[in-house]
Amino acid sequence: MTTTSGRKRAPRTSISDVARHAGVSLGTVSNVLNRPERVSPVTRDKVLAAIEELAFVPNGSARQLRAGTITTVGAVLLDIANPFFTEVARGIEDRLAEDDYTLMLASSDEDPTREARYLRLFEEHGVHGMLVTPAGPDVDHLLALRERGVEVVLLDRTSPSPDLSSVAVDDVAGAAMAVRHLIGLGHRRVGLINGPTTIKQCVDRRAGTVRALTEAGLDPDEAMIEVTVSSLNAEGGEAGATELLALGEPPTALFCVNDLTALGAMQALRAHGMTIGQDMAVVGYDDVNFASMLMTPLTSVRQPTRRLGHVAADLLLGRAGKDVGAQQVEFQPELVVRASSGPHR
Amino acid sequence: MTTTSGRKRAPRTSISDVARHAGVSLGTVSNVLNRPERVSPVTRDKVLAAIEELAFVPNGSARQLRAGTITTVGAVLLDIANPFFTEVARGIEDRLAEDDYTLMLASSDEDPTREARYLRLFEEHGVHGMLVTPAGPDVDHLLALRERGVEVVLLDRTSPSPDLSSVAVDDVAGAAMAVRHLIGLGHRRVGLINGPTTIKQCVDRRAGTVRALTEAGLDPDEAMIEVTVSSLNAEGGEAGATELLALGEPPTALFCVNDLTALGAMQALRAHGMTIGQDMAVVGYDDVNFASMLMTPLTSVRQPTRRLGHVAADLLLGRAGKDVGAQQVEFQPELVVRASSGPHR
DNA sequence: TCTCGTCAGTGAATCGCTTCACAGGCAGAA
DNA sequence: TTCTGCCTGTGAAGCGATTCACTGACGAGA
Repeated sequence: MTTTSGRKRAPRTSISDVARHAGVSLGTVSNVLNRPERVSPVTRDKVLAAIEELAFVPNGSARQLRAGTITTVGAVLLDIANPFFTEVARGIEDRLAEDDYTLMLASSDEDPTREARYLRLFEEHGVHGMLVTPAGPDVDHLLALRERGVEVVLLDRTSPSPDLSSVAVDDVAGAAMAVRHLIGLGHRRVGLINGPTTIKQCVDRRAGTVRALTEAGLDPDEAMIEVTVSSLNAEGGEAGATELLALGEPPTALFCVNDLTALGAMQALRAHGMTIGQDMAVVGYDDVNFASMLMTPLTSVRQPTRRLGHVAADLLLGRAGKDVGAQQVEFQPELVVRASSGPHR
Repeated sequence: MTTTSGRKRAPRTSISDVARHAGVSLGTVSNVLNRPERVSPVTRDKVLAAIEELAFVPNGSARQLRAGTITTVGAVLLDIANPFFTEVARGIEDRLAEDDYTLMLASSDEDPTREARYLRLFEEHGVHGMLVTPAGPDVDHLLALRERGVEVVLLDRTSPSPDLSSVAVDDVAGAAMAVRHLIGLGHRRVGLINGPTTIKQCVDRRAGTVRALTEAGLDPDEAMIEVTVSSLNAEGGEAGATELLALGEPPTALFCVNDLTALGAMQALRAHGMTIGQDMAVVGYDDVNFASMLMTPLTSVRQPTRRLGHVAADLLLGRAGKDVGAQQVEFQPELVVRASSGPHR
């Protein structure tokens, strides 16, 4: 415990301390930092030595205030604990790294208030742009953000506005695929464990479910038994499945809004002594990496997660400066059938 | 496409625009923002209306430059895709939210260079403090950071220095527990799928393995067959297990450095036609939420993840300003036995 | 009536950096 | 020798906020 210095107020060393230490002017230090080629080698080394010696770290706020720009991108995702989103984040980081940008992550936990908080935090920090999976149905605040000069790309959500770029997967198609599969197995009553309608993915996956049922000549009002859970994770799934099982005539198959929910649902089914795939078919969404390794391997809708993030970051970076119009990219999902979805008995 | 304004250069509205618009002085706007009670209700409303109308968002860089401080905390974790760390992040956020702080997340992917980059990024942005799970064995750079006035708490890693606070779980004890369990089942040759020795957790879990074996009168050089994988995830585990199976005399049990690795290892074992728990016992580490739901439920070492994050954030916030010395907190892990670890045949 | 304290509101100084117009020195050309 | 132009390096201006010493106005007490 030699130096407990700077506990109360850190007297951060500034560029002028370095200048004094190196015996040069303030502007020269800045030049060494930003355009080293303009400084003679001798002076440059002197300055670098001083920087080293004083352990100088430039003040990002000051730099940014003056220079205006910054190489940081913010991402506000629905749930950082969901492997789907962490995989997307990977894709984003990979692309950003190519251009030497860095990613700051935040999780809205499906709460619009939290989302707004992070959006504002990032904006105040002057990030170069943001990738957002909106927690609410509305994107007006994001359009406003763009208007204020912050580049925004919607992530895992098709843009409702032509002014906003987006990268998404066709959720209606994905859900329809899943439910068609269940119908093909003979199921006529499908339980849908869904999230709140404020989340677009939930709305779309419901729409896909309805579409598949209707196509098959079934009446969604009868064939689809929907429960809404408040959070799209294992706890939610468990609660949802329990609710469905308590029904007089429970469904014979479950379509869950995502794999985490399916995980919880399966837990509940087992707790009720049911065998998954036999007593109840279960289909998830996202095809997270452990889906194939579960007690009963989970049938799920696979999305090109990594690419999703990669392309989103690409759009964000690509539009910078250039006067390119907004673009909407949409990927197609793919159904991966495994043991959790067995035929109706 | 009405206003494509500000694509090249966003003319951000500033506090003086607001002042002009509201017909007050610059300082008054600032007062409305920071000490509203000092402003008369009439003026306050006028200013707030102007802020609303201009969609004014204060420039965080400028504010921070002047005010010096900020309510953001950065966390640099080893791997954001690991449920263990996302759960820890949750704990951190929960605690930070209590004091209205916000968390910015970054993943070093076990790469010290990336870690350094994020550390610097956060420092330049003047975060209040940082929570770090170091990717390398060294913490000198973190001590230096503290010296420069940035509060640092080590996460999931016991501090080697009395000057640095830390929150960790006793990894040696955890690993010893796991291996003792395997020995108790009759296993005499244990495969250790471990990460690089630059990561402290890996070193400790190895030490715990050695300790348990030695205690049981076994020679670690014979009883422990170690393979080192480069990344602590499913891919790594798969590679590690494949390597062990290629051995002339493979081990009869596998202790994996974490659950993700175990997941991959189990995949490899199955690919080789083995039945987990019977042909090969497997034990993981972290007890991630899906461990109990796997094809063969995974025996694992449970850590108080959420609390880890919570306490770490608490230490960070708690020390702020106050001249409290550094604290090292250490939790004890717990073994959760499931089907993946069967007796030696 | 005069003084004093209080309350609102003002605006200059300041944070640390980048940028830019400019100065000095030096070499080559005229 | 003088001029020109390049190369280094200088230091003031300014980014947008906060802060603080200060001004005016107003009411109360003397």
